[in-house]
Amino acid sequence: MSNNNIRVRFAPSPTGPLHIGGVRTALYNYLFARKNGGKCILRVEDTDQTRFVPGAEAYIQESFEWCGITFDESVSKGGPFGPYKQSERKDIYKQYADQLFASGHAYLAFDTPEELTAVRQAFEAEKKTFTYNAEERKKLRNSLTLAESEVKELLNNNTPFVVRFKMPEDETIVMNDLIRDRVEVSTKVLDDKILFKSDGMPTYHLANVVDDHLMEISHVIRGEEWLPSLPLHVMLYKAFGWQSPEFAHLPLLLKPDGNGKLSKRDGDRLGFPVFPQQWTDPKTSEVSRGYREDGYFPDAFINMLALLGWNPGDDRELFNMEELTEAFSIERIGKSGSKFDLEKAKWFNHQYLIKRSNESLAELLLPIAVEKGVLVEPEQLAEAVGLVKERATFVTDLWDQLDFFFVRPESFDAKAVKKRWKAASYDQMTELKNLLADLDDFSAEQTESATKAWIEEQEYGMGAVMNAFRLLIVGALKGPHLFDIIALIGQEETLERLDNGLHELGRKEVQK
RNA sequence: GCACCGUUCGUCUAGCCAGGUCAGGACGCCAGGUUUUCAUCCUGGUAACACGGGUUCAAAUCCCGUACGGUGUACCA
Repeated sequence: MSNNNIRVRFAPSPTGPLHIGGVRTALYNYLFARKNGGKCILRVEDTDQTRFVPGAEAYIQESFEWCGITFDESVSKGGPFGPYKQSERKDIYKQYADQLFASGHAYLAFDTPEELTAVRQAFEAEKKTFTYNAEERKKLRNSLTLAESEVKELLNNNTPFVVRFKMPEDETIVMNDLIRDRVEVSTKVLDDKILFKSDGMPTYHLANVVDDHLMEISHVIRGEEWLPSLPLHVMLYKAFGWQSPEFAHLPLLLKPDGNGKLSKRDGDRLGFPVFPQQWTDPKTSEVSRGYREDGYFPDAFINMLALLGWNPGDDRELFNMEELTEAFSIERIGKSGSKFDLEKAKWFNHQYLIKRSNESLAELLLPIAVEKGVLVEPEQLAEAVGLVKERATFVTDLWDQLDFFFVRPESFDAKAVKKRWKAASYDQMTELKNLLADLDDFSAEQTESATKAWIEEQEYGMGAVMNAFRLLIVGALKGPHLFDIIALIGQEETLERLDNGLHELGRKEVQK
């Protein structure tokens, strides 16, 4: 399906690292655009000069690259509707603020922040809440209350001012949300929001409406925290005489324990990442962990995130980006917030780890082996990976599952020794060593049949022999099929480990 | 405070719009089975319609109210 009229955007503010809620919003935008053959735009909303954080923009871009979310138009990529950074569009907003003032939909306000704070405090003292609305604007210093000559003079003196939206006094605004359907609100409870700040920059409200219109955005898919300002945005479209886009307000991602919006602190507190990748605060040098550094695969991360608030309507749970694109629809996004579940996230990663080829996993594992100072052949490593990958969640646990393939046991698990190293073990293992030494074919099939035949012939206990054998080879009672292990480490190494172990554990005295 | 949004197993959720299912699946947890060990795997189990009214032969589903939670209420986004 192709629809060139579908255009969506993700519009982060570069005030810090993008958290997973933002990534999910971007993902839904991306999936919706791809599904419908539309375009997905990345726009940087940096109209708040006081909250600029160095590195945040680069972080956002890098995170999306890691996740596999791409944009058709962006700051780095450019596009026919640029610039894509709001600080570079400053002059555009001024022009539209003027237009609104000229048409009577907005007015100039000269109240200083200090004056407003004072008014707010006065209201608070009387247990009332101040809102700059139709009633209160009559008592404040703005172009509606001041004489035209006064306004002119203030402007000539370069007195700072803001542009406020003149909210109609009593009107019912009817809005439609793709997720929540019809939403209604009265302008009585709304206030005259600032559209243009005294520093010459627009606020989010003006900038986002102007840009969405100019960039021909057809669907605004954003977080639920924007729902309360939807009436203002709808009124702005109306004031400009523009057709408003469709809106979809996504439910929030919640803390795993208790309630509330997921925040940076929760990750530190509960021990899971809130960010796609690691972030170092440039001011405090505080480091926040990321999914990438924690060992998650980007496709597992995306899969997990996609299912947090959306479902395909059937029992499928494993989706790559193509499959997600195919299955995605706004109709199947839920209405209520979802809590992040660490266990489920791990399960997803486990699924993706199993799916990955032994060779590619070995490649990821190689640096860890090097770090541990262990020399391994990539082919051998891949083979070992194949034997143990079902038991791992992350590439790093993979090493713990197979280190014994490459490192001869230096110690023997005390509990296991106590339980499995019996009086007869020393002699049995010596016999087994001689038996294995004589074999020409050291394949798993051969060693297994020879060993089992010998056990049967000698009438030894299968459990007793195999556990003692495993103890000497692995150093503990763990790991995959023992004959697969010795086939991989080879005859020479097997015999040496047996020798070593026999020497280490020695003959156990018969207990009295 | 006010406004708006929401509420199905511990968690993610299906079912709700077009009332009739033992309220389904997944993660987790528990038990059993397989196995030379650990893990995997297989089988089974545990566990939910926030509450109260109403409409109806019949309500998780429609209506009203209550409670609880969330978001917003900045010259932040």
